[in-house]
Amino acid sequence: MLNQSAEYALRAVVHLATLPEDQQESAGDISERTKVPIPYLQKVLRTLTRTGVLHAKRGMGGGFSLAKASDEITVLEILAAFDSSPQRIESCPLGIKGHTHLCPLHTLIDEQVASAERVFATTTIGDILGTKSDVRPLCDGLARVTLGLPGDRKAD
Amino acid sequence: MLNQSAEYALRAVVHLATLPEDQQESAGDISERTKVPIPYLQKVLRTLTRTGVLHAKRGMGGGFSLAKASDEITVLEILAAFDSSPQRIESCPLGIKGHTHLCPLHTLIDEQVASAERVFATTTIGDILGTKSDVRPLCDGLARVTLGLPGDRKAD
DNA sequence: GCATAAGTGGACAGTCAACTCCACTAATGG
DNA sequence: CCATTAGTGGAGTTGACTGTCCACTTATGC
Repeated sequence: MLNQSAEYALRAVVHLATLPEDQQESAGDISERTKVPIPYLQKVLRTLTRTGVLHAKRGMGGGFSLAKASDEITVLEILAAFDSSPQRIESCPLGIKGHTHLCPLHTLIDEQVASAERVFATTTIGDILGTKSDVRPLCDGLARVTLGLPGDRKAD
Repeated sequence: MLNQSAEYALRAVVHLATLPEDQQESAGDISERTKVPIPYLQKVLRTLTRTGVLHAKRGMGGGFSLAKASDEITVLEILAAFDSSPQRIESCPLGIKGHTHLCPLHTLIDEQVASAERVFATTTIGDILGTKSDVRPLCDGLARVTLGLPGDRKAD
């Protein structure tokens, strides 16, 4: 569904959105929280900065922060930055000319793609943070501190 | 959404399903109809044969045909043969232990995947052929035979 | 202003999917 | 039974994605 870069980017953005204000966080710290290899995360963060999703601050005390409000960042926008947005089937993949719409096979597939695209386009990072759930966004173990769940069972 | 192998496989199966009875068709002929490079299509057809979707017949007059009725072949079944079925997110991708269900971010993504999976699991090749549409399945140019287009232009 | 912290840019290596080739085997038919 | 048609199996090639490294630039603080 989505490539690694996009997955990592979503994690980073969701994580940054949980920080107070426009607090900076370094790539190294984000890497720990999101469990993403540092060198690769840096590259992902650079792309997010270039696309205007994040703001980067150099030097001591620097790091990354959201470039805009979390409810102004859509999931699709992040996927698109890594060529990972659901790929609509615009025209007949066989290259048959003169077809203005798709055959039943490709229509079926495109409908699923379109459905996902629609959801990702209308869901913002803010929406994700606002979702009611026992589990904090990003599957983050941080929030469980006070819960003190006994005997955490491995999921795998 | 789906890889090339799966796309090619769907084309081939849908095409074979339009043939009368259990008529054989050679890889070369299928290749022309589906606009798939012959060597690669051969490999795809071999996989479909191994998975029991197609039946292969060697020698002169041989070729491929469906191994079962078209409404007994699901789209998902074909995708799965090429590791292209929608990939559900079973457990927290960050490997955080003790989470029995996903966080909002991964739940959102998994819901889209699950939705597509459900549709593909319940749609058969027969359903696709039965769909009312002006356009023949497979974006098929076959209907153009009588048009007698001179010098078929290459699509690319 | 020099040391240090931290982002930037680009080159480089590994892996896997997409795609090709070729030698081999099986079935038909004259 | 031999030539031809057609599927089989496996090795080889390419390119994109994943992930790493390093030299360079910017900003802070003493």
